[in-house]
Amino acid sequence: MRKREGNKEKDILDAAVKVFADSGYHRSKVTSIAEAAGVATGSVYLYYPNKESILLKIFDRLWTDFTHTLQETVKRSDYDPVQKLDLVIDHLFNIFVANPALAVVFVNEQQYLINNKKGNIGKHYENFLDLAEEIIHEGVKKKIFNPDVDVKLYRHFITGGIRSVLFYWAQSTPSSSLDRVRLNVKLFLRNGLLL
Amino acid sequence: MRKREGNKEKDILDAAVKVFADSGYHRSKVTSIAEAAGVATGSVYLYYPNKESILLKIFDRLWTDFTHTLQETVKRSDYDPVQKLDLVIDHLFNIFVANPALAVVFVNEQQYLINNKKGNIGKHYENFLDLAEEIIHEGVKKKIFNPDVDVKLYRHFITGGIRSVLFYWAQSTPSSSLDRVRLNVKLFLRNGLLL
Amino acid sequence: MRKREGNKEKDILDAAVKVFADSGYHRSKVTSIAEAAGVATGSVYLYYPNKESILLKIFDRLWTDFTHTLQETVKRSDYDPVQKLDLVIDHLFNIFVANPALAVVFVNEQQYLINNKKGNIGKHYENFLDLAEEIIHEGVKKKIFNPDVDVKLYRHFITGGIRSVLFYWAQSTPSSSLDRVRLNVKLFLRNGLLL
Amino acid sequence: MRKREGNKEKDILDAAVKVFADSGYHRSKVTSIAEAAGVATGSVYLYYPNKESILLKIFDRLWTDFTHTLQETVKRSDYDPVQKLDLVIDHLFNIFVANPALAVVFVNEQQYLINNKKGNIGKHYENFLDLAEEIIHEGVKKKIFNPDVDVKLYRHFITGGIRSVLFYWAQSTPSSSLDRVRLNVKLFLRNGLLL
DNA sequence: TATGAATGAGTATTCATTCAT
DNA sequence: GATGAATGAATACTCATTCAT
Repeated sequence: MRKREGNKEKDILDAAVKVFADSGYHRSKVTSIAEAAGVATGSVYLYYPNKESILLKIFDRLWTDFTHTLQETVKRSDYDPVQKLDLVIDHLFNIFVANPALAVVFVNEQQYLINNKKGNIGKHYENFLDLAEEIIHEGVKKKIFNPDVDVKLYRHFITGGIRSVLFYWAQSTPSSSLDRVRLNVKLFLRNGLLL
Repeated sequence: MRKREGNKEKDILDAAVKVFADSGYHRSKVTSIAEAAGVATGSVYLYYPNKESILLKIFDRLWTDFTHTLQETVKRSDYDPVQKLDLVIDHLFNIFVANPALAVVFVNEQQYLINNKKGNIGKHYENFLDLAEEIIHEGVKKKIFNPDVDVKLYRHFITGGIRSVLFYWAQSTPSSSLDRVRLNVKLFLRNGLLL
Repeated sequence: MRKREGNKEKDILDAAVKVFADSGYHRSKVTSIAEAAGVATGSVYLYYPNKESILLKIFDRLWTDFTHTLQETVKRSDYDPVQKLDLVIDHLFNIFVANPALAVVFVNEQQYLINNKKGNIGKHYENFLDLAEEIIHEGVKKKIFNPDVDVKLYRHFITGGIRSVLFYWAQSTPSSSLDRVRLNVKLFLRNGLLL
Repeated sequence: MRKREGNKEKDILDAAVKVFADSGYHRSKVTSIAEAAGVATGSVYLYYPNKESILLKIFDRLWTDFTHTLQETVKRSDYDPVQKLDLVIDHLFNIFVANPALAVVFVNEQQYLINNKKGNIGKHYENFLDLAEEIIHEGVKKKIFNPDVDVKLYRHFITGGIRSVLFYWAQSTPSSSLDRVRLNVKLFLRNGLLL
């Protein structure tokens, strides 16, 4: 699709993130999104076939980006597994620092999309988790990580935990330091609660 | 007069858990719940003032139970903090083992209720987190847990992580061993990924 | 129907007058009537086949009474037509003085029943108007009343006017003197506005 | 864009008058109004926020018009009070001659709106009555009208009487001469029944 | 007779999507 | 491409009536 002047497609996407963050996907009206984007209601349908496809696009971009970064990270031979995990977490947090509303949408709507097998978000998510798994496997192989862990469970635990603290952070007013959050997550992943 | 046959209030609640788990709260129709409960549509409104109150009741019961158990656990002087965390986790998992659909509803709808400050679920959740915090504080004080952790962040991380693995387990078919999940959670909480 | 102890049939009717006066027929619930009457919901249906029949019974009694009085009045040879009209008006007002809620129901619901040809209220009303017509005819014949009047129109005008002032009186708080209302009506019927 | 074809707002209002006249406000379905107006159900809500607002709009227009005419009439110094009353009555009747269904709605639903203090119909009505009162006061002052009348009562009596004869006329089939009705009303207002 | 829990048909309103301009 | 008025399917909730006890 040729980019139009002013890039309405992106305007609509950005507006949708804000509206979804405020009201939640189900309670958001297409008309509100159009209004927030400064376009007519009908114009939304020139760029997206339906309301759901807007949400899907948001997640598609996000996961594509996450996965790309993770792929690059996995490959690196100059980092040990602990540093790799740090790098991934840094990337996730950087995205959400730049766009807190995106963090809210991510936390609130991800489950819905996966449950209902919408688009290929589930696929994206699986890819991401598989890549994350590689790092953990590497750590186990290199005797840095505990070999008793069930890697599939851990990757779920970690992403769920991150989603939860992100939400906590995104909702807190005024937004407290995300760096503090980031540091604690890294610390916990490595050491758990114990000294 | 017509005596209450069986326990319609409970029948409706149980049916709602199943219907909500299958379709999600927003896509569930009151008529479907009534049908699943084997009662007429109008009968639902004899026991619950509206659709949302059914969801609220589900969470109210759940959190009341969780909080009660946690309170009992916190008090115990014969257990160290690690054992206390184990006990709480055991209780959560036992509930969900007995009713996997409840786990699905819990994972999917909790955020919606808290975001929109529905009922006193947010309050319940805060209470629960505060109690969990006490155990962590105790652990830090007794030099069992790492004093550098931000307790508020950790309690969110942990509950988010647990929600996520529960969901993973509840969706897997046939339901794999929840004991494996439970064990790994306990392990991870203590040690993180490192050896 | 054999009268039961406590006379539930009448209790229900009296309660219905109050409830209808407060909320209007359409917004009144059968359950509210039962509650106001101190009986169970189902008991209402032992005495009346449905909600509408309660309203019909109220009007049936009222019009039967009105018509009976009017019949007696028309017959009297010791009164001239002006005195006869006074007598009828006195009777109407006496009923409503004794039960202001009845006046409100009468004013508000009469039209609905006639429009929809419910029961034989229309018939009752016609009977009443026909009898009233007789008095007017008598007055015209005796050269007391204006022969140019269209009697059918006048009887409607008069009953509509009376309904309106009754409503005005019933709604006014504290209920002002109904005697004042009564006097003015009589005065106006005879003389109109002119001196 | 899709231009507003014709005048849907007015089409809906006109259709509503017909539907309300036929079935009464409470028994009228929004879908029936839409169908009668030749628009989709949803389109009704583009022009009116809810069903009641349609009824309110009908009365608002009517009373605004009545009050405007009455204001003009009260001012005129070239008419005596009797002529002024005639003028007002003429106006009312002209409106309803042009739209008999409107007369039916007016008669049937006015009370409901006033009882329940919907919109500002009560206010409109009070304004109208106050203006009418001025004419009567003028007549009393000029010794044309009887000074013994209670003006507030009379204005209610008159409007109630008119409503009643209008209803009688609107229901009669085929609609008989409204001029006959009009003439009798004027006659009665002045002279009452007496010669 | 009396009860009141149970029933289920009926309806106002919303909002994603379309399409005439 | 752009618009926004128009569409109509979908659904929570009410309440007169029934009927098992």
